[in-house]
Amino acid sequence: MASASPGGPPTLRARVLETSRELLASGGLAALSMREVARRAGVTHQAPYHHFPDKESIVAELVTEGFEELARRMTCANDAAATGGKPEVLRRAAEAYLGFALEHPAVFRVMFRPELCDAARYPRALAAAERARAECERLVRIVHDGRFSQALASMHWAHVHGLACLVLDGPLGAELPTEETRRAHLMEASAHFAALVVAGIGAEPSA
Amino acid sequence: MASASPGGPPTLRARVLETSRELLASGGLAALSMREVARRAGVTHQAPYHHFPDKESIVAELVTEGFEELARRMTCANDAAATGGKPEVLRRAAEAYLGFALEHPAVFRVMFRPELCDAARYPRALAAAERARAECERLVRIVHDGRFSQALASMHWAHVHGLACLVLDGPLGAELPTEETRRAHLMEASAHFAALVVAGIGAEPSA
DNA sequence: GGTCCGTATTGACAGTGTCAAGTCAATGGT
DNA sequence: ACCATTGACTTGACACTGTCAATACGGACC
Repeated sequence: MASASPGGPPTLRARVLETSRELLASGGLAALSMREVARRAGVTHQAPYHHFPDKESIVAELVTEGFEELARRMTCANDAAATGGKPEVLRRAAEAYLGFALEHPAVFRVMFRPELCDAARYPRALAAAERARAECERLVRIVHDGRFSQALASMHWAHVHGLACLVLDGPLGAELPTEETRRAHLMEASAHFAALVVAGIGAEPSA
Repeated sequence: MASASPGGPPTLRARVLETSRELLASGGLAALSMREVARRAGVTHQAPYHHFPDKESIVAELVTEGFEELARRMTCANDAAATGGKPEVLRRAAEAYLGFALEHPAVFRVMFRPELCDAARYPRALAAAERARAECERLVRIVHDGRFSQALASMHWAHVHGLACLVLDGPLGAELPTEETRRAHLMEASAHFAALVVAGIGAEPSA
């Protein structure tokens, strides 16, 4: 653990991560290069290798942070909404997932690119992803009166994930330029979904 | 149009595209390199530049083909299902979208990566994407009794798109190794969605 | 025959990720 | 007090990438 130093001068490791975040956020993954990171950190091109074995490890660290933040938001949403009704649970969950995607688009993108960073090879990232998934399953049980199936969980996850992907990289992104309009549109689509789910469950409580 | 020659010896342009498809399908975008394509095509590293101005143009061509095939499948699905009931329409649409994603995962991935290939800069790709989108809107009107809103369309598109992304690059992919299990799981999740939508609409026909 | 043009080649350049040594300061043991 | 070790960092190199520039070839047309 050579990354301590809270208060002292920032470790090179911390600076590398910070610079990587900036590059990723500004120019996407293409802009995130080992040598550019070193350049901006004011060290030679090989220095970062003493803190990360390779480029993928840097990305993996950012991805891990991303999954942890996502899991945290989803946990908070479920906790806070547990007392409200089903629509409130669904609304808060969508807000958590979509809010994260909108606020950290670059990280969100990389989080689901196994060819760039195989999250399964990084235990912390995997653990955080599992936590997020567990929250999704918790939501399913709340909304579907205790019933659960993997397909049901996939349906809910796919809903928010699909919306996020479409607005970040799909046709929706082009015509919703500002973050406000994006958020509004996503929450509207999500509200439709929630309404249909709630009404649909009420319509056939036995099936 | 230097890509004619059906029957004659395949043009270098055609061979470049074919090799690119193979590389993309086998090793992902990282494996698709201008020089490797040229190598496999048996020409020097600069020859492909006489048929494509840069690497992105090759990817754009594959992406265009992808959107055209996707639009075609969605059109077929809507056409064939127009006589059936709403569940059948939804089932066929999901089968079209998810079938394409499962059968052409590498192309599907690149289709929604504006940083790698900005489809908006390629008119044919854009046109095909617009066609696919129009089919989505047609589906909405069929399923929702003539009503339409952009948010509703986003909801439907996000459903299938999210499922595809999750099974290709998300947690679902790891535990559903074969294409059969994937297809089954996706269609099950999609059936849940369709059932909720149909029941939800029936529950509140006035809202 | 001579010219033109499209196709392909050769060679170079800047940039990348990463391996292999080398430098240098701080640390810890004797 | 000396010396060995360790860690952080630098320097230099290698193979590879995408792409620009200049060159050769080969057929079509006047």
